[in-house]
Amino acid sequence: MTATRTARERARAELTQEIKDEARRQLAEVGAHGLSLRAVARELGMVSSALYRYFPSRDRLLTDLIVDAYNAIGEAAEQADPGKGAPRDRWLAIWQATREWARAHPHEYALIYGSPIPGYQAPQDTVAPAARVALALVKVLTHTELREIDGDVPPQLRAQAETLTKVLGIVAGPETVARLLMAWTQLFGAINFDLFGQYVGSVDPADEFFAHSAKRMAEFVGL
Amino acid sequence: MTATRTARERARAELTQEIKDEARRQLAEVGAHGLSLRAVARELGMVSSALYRYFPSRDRLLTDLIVDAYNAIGEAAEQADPGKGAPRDRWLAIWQATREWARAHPHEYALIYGSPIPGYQAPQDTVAPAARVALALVKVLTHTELREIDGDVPPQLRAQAETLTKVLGIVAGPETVARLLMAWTQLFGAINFDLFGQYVGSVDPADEFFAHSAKRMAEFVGL
DNA sequence: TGTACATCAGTGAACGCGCGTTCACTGATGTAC
DNA sequence: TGTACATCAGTGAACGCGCGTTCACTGATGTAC
Repeated sequence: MTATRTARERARAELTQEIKDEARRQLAEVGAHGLSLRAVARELGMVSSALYRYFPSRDRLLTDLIVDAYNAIGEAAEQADPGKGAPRDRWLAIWQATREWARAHPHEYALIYGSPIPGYQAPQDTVAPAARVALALVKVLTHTELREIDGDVPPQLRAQAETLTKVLGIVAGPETVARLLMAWTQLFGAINFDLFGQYVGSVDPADEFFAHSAKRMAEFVGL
Repeated sequence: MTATRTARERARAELTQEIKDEARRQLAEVGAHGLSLRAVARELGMVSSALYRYFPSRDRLLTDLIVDAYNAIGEAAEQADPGKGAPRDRWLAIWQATREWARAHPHEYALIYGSPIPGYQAPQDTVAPAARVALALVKVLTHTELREIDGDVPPQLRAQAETLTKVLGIVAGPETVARLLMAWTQLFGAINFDLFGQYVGSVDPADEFFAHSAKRMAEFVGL
């Protein structure tokens, strides 16, 4: 934090990073449940108990990896958005970058968008990072002329949509908000199916299908 | 199989079933990775090695559970379809039944639509059962007047769509087939997000949002 | 600038645990004559 | 229908393994005077 960081502080920060990196590497081989502190320590040439100077428990290490993963995919999405130009192109760029990150980091992706780990309870820290990709998509819609879409929206959903409108600060009717949620669902649904092998035998490889979906969902939300 | 089943055969079939039932019960508590043959045996009052008379390995038991789960959710989808009446109602009924099964059996659902288990390779046996829900949806479209939808479809996707058209035996252009795949993706994407907690803070509870999505996707595919 | 004390990183042994799988065995059930 | 033999279910001990976490400790780094 301050300019005068002691050697100890630097070493500590570095090792914390190295532990997380090694844990990520192992995640890719054995998955979240198989992640073992002892194996991480072994690989770093330390004794397993030494890790407890850096993480109070295995769960805490996992939580950190989860937060990092949300931030990484969120950042990938945000950085793919040029911030100006044709909204549809920006939208497409975000979709592509999100999928590419997922394909490049399948196990970290599975950690955050796969099935929850039984017995593991996600703490509050994950909520904000988890929203970044969705917010990147929303950002494309703000200050943009949206096609107005009518449609019957049942009361509960209408209320939820209106709350979201306020939170997100966008100018859009409930039907549009509902469609936006559908687009968000479609984005991660498609990445899930692609990564987890459900498209094998139908749209495999799914590159064009994915890009096509991005386009159609852009139209669908009125972009 | 035959009418003259020996007591041994009956006992064997029953115990096989009991083992799977107990395994399913434990799945709900500890997840797929935590599923332990020893714990299953313990609960059934057997010694762990006895299970090897019924399943050659833990993986084989898991595979059986996976196939069972695909069949169960597929059957739920199929049985929800009255087979006649307004296609949109049939479509909606299938969506609802699929979601309901998932909510009633979250861990079995996670087993098949969550992240793949590292180190576990799904054998061929799972392919046909895995298609049942999708086929139930397709069935609604056959012998039904579909709104024709035009749209640019890139070559790879077009080819994949045409192959699917033949396999499924439906009368529909590539754009419609692509949209059908999107609808299928949307269905499971929404169930995933609902079950795995991603809708918390936006559309929670997701009942109306889900029904709304089903409707919109019916229109979307031209139904 | 030099020294005394406090802080912290990393060690190594230990606790207590559970796991999948194999194997030689006993005793009950089924089959062939 | 009765007996001899073959098949199969279930036992209990063992193999070899890895895990998370705790704890008293040594020795190095940092801080206050």
